Amino acid sequence: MKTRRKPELQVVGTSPRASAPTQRRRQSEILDAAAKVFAERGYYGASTQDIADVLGIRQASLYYYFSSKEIALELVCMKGVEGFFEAASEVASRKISAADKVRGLVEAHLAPLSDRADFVKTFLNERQYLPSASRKKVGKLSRAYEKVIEKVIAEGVASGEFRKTLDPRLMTLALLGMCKSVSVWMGKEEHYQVPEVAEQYTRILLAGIGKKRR
Amino acid sequence: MKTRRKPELQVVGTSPRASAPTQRRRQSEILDAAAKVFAERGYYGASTQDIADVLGIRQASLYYYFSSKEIALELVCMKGVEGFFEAASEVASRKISAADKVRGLVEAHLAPLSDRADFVKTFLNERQYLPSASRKKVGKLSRAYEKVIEKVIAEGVASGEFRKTLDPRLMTLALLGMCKSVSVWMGKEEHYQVPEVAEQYTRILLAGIGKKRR
DNA sequence: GCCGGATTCTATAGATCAATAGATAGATCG
DNA sequence: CGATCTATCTATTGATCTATAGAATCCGGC
Repeated sequence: MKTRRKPELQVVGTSPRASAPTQRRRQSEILDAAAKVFAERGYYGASTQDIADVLGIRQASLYYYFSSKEIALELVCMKGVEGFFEAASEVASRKISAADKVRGLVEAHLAPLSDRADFVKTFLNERQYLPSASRKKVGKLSRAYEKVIEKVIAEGVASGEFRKTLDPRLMTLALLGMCKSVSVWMGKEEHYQVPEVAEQYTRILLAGIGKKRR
Repeated sequence: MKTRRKPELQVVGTSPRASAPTQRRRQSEILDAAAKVFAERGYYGASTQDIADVLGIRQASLYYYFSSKEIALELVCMKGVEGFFEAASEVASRKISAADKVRGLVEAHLAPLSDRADFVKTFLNERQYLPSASRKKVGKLSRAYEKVIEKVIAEGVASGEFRKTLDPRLMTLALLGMCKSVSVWMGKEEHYQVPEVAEQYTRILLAGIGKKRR
């Protein structure tokens, strides 16, 4: 509970210290390790020692890169959630049918699982442990994202493209639930690739599994 | 800043020296408290002190009822998973259409959320922290349960009742994902009741959200 | 009215963990 | 060479948590 000291005066002179690119690369390696460990064992299940072990450095050395475990979680979660809202908004703004928008939303949701699965997983499962301020921040982003999806579905219902007997909110929750669970089993059920899952999940959502209707 | 004084007691049930029925009732109160705390804060996020606080007793007193925190988790998880396999098997054995079986499976999956949500939630989210022996045990139960669902769907596909273009395993994962996520938001999204959710989720699964096909 | 088991308590040991302080090796550059 | 900066190390503190030991309390039945 001490105020942290900072090297306040940084010279704006000619030589930018050392190698800024190397520095940033190392920072992101540290974050990758944190994300991996948080995703695997959960925030409280993971110790800073575990993170250090992944990197092959000492536990205390981590604190050169972040000032607390909570901050590390916040950084990981932010990287896990960022992009979702923007990607969904972009899809929603296209001039296409509601069904095609749903397809795009599912694809956009699953795409990050290919290259930042640990960050997304940590965001999904561990954000509850964020300190209140940042929890509210990611909560806001997350809710905005859900609203984009809900709006697409509501508009599909309003236009008659989707069935009116279904509650848009529940459909949104169903879509999110399906997609969220992918992050759990993806990587264990080896043979599935993201595009294939997106395709089939979209079909289930739009047409169900039943063969015929009416 | 050491000693915790505990003045006022909002005690759940004080009746020492009790006959077997009372004893078992107290045991189940203890487990309820553990389930509640595990579900809310996660296994490692929850301390035995938190559980004791819910009950209005001292942390050490818990150890009269279970010998370790891990054992408590195991008991909670077992109670959270038990019944799923049996209920699903019963549904699968009925002489009804595959579509009606799916309806029954969804209903059977969501039903426990009404009366033992904390146990189910803990099973779903915290079972990864079980010691290896019991983790394997619940894992086995859980996989058997999934197989029942997968078989129902596969038979529906084989009989032509469901669409052949969809992978039964992926459909099973979609169903489970949808249902699992219900345990997360149920209780926050106040206005939804279990039967209503089961009904709408079943409809989405069987017929999708799109209005017409072919 | 008191005995004995059931239940809860106090107190604390022992382990783990996040975080701090300060030292040191290595690189870069004048 | 020597100054400086970066990145890591060693060592340790203080907090927190699980679990144990043993004392105190409660209560039904004799």
